[in-house]
Amino acid sequence: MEYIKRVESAFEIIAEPNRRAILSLLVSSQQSVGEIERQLRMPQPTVSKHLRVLRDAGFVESTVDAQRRLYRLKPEPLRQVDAWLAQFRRFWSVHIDALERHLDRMHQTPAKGKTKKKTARPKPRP
Amino acid sequence: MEYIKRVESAFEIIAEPNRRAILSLLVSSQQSVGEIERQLRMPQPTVSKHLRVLRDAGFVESTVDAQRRLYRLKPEPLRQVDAWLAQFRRFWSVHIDALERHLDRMHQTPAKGKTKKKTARPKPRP
DNA sequence: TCTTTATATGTCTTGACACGTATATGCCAG
DNA sequence: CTGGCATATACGTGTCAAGACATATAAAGA
Repeated sequence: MEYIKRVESAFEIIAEPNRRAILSLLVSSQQSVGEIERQLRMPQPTVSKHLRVLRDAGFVESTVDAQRRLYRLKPEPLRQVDAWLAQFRRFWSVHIDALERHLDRMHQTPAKGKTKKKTARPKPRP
Repeated sequence: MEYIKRVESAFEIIAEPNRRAILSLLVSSQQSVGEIERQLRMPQPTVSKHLRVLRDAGFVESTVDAQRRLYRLKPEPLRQVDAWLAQFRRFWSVHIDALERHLDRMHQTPAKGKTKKKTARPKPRP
């Protein structure tokens, strides 16, 4: 019986340490299942199952070479992760430079009275 | 009874869609729990619990403003994710440029009898 | 054919985790 | 000090994925 294959986001895929290890291994060159198995010292069914997940999610593809399958990377899903991460890069440079020391003094979004201001916020800090 | 807090990798943290949404929300400016709750339309305990996870993992920090807590981003864990991702960037540019069109014909491993030939590969035991 | 090698898949168990509901804590105002 | 708002946490429940182990498929070589 085949289970319905849940569509997992790229983030869930790379949450698994063994899968990240496999991806890191494949970045140098394509590898067979046995090569991955030996280098990462994990049982062969484990490797095959993770590769199955990675293939279904588009992280890798395989070609047949006699009895063995050669797996190699595909870029799209990792690019998608990178795209999500991009929104924070601007924040990094700003943060490290100036904000680190005096965060407490900054006031958040003074305009846009969408929230009820009736809680006065006397700011009793000093 | 307090459970032992598992140290989760940054990848496991951002595997959760709601947590990614919270992080995306905080990239513009710091927010209170209630503001997050309203914008993301999720129950307050859910927001608090995810914030707890994010705080324990170093993704956010909070300051107290009267009854409310203001949460803001911290850069380190996301930078760590970005660092892992960096190893694949080189691969992207190479891949998109040349390999995209004729993947099937490629035989990038040189001097290897690939075509159905005796690929016996003695595979010397270590 | 039969055997060996390489890989895939099935089953079962276990444990992590997300969510809802209810409740606790803390801070402010009257 | 009492009531109300903002946030945190405890508890019970269901889902789902990962690992261990066994087995199935397939190609190669004897």
